[in-house]
Amino acid sequence: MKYWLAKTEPDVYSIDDLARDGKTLWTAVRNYQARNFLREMKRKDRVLIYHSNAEPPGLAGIAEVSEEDMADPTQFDKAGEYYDPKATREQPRWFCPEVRFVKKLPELVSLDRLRLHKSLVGLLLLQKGSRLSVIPVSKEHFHAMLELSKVK
DNA sequence: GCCAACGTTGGC
DNA sequence: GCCAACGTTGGC
Repeated sequence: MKYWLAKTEPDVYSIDDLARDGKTLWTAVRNYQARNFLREMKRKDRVLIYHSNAEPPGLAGIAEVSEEDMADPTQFDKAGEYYDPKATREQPRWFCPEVRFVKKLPELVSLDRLRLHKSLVGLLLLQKGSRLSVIPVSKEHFHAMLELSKVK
């Protein structure tokens, strides 16, 4: 089982939206490196849900991969913001997993708090200029972040 | 293949 | 709203 971290802007789609929906297609990622990570996600992989462009930014919850490597339907929607004229049904360019809500953290674990923890050194999220919306997370980092989420 | 111009991300 | 740090596009 692998571990991941996926960013979302809570104004657009928050952990509460995922809790309400139960599951959702993780669509609209338009970056090749992130796309390649999305394609590697396998059923049962755990996904930390991170709120970006939020006040404050930080970890909001946990999800689980429920379907692997599907063609992202938003690339075919001509009227949509994420339409890609170069994508075809036969040869899609963009892919997405489906993720299922697992839990909302009792409190958001802020980016500031993550930065304070030596156990998280090397986490891609914390590297300067890291804008990738989907990143792999080591088992150790994943569990370290879960520890931080426990209310003291 | 280079690279300038432009677009996006995301913290602050 | 600003802007650093990217990524993408397209002319050459």
